Amino acid sequence: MQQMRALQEAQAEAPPPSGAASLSLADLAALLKIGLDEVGTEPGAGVTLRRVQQGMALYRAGDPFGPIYAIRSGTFKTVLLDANGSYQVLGFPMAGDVLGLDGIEAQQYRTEAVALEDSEVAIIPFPRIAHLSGKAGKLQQFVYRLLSRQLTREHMQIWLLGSLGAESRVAAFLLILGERYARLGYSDTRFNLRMTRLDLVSFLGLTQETVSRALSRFGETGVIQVHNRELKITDIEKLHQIVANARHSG
Amino acid sequence: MQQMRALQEAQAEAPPPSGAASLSLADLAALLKIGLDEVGTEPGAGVTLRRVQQGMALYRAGDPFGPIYAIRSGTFKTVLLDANGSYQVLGFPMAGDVLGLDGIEAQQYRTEAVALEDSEVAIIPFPRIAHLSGKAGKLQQFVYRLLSRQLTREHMQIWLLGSLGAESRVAAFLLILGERYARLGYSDTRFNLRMTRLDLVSFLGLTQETVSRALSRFGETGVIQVHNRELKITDIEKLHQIVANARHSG
DNA sequence: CGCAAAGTTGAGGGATATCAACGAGTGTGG
DNA sequence: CCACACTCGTTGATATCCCTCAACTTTGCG
Repeated sequence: MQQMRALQEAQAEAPPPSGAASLSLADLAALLKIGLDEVGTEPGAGVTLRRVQQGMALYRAGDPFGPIYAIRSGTFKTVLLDANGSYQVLGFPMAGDVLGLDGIEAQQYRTEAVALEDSEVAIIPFPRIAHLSGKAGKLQQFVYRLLSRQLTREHMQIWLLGSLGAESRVAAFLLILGERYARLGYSDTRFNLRMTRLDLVSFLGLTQETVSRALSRFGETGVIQVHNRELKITDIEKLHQIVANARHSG
Repeated sequence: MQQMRALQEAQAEAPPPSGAASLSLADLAALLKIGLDEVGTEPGAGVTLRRVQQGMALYRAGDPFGPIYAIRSGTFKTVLLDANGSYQVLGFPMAGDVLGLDGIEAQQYRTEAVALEDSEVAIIPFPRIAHLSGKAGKLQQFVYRLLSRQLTREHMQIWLLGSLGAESRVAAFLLILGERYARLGYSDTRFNLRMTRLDLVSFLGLTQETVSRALSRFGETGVIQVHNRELKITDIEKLHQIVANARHSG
């Protein structure tokens, strides 16, 4: 057990000693384990560092989007905060991981990053990187936002699987699907489930029978009408209530 | 019910009629709901289209990474295929969504995209976009890979929450954490849980008691040794077996 | 019409959440 | 140094949810 404690202290040390408060681009590439040839030739492209005390947030949900951060030492947790105040931990990034990518799309961070121990991050001025060139730059910003958007969507899925019970999951799925149809110009209360129950079931992390029963019960209580894959939401407010009845700590 | 069927057919139509087999950049921006000023002035920057029949895969896990795809009409499912053959549906992308982003990092697609109905996608030559500019481009490729890497990681989390039982989740978490420590140069069998049980519990989608019991049982069966947050894996092979005992259809 | 596939419904049991009590670690003040 | 309170984590008993198994109904298709 004392050996463990010794190991622990070893882990707390900063990986390669470097007292300077800035990092070369090559160092950054090595930290992030990404091959980055022909970059060491750049002039004064240094990256500044920032310390974060245990328990402190590097950024919070809703903060205007600024830089992204590469963790140089320490551990964080990233948390998705529900409107109700409930939260879902999305991950525990450590040295070599990157924080803040989810903020690109909406230009504000959607999650919160809190240090689990005293940590050190490299500040990467993302806006400067992305806004660089003209024509090509526009295209690239484009793709950045697509990636960021995708990240945000998968956060929602983790939240759905991590903190909702069976009926809440089904209800949330229907609501989200409706919203997506609405964004495409269709009705958000009348649409068609294009996937088989098997696919739906895998997506929701449930069994076929449980999903079927949830839909049946929704039908009985007058929340929806289903016929095969055709679906109509008749009481969207009650659906929201069912989602709010999360499983554990709401 | 017949009204529903009528609606259904309406949805099957392509959003804005455009018989050509290519799309302008501005069209693409509109499709993806992303503001893209000053791009309509580009010369011949057209994007070609591709049709995908129902049930056909746009790409499969392991395929070498090529273009990314913007869905113009139709619906897909994206599937994460476990080594054992089990699968986890990650989402149901529709018009305006993008496919293939997870392939950037490893230069091969990690998931599979299957059309749930006859669909049409715009082919975006991602490599050409990313490799465009010289010096600055290097930096940008950098960030692309970070985003893609993050996507892949969250896919794992969705898989963990969607298809594993309680003990399997805890076991998988320990193994993954060990691998991450190993990548940083530390032991993959002796490390420290830096997060509180509360955070861990939210991350795993379980309750505190269930996680505690799982760890206790692992201790009893000689798979690990725990003392507070200090942890030692003594039988890594058995941990893998526990993960393999997934919940429903393996 | 008949078969296969998909979806529904019911009964039962197992896994996990909930409730409750206890033990261990930590910080504070006497 | 010890008592106390407080948080964190563990253990046990019970309730509940959801999975499993099985039978049935419906849909789709040749």
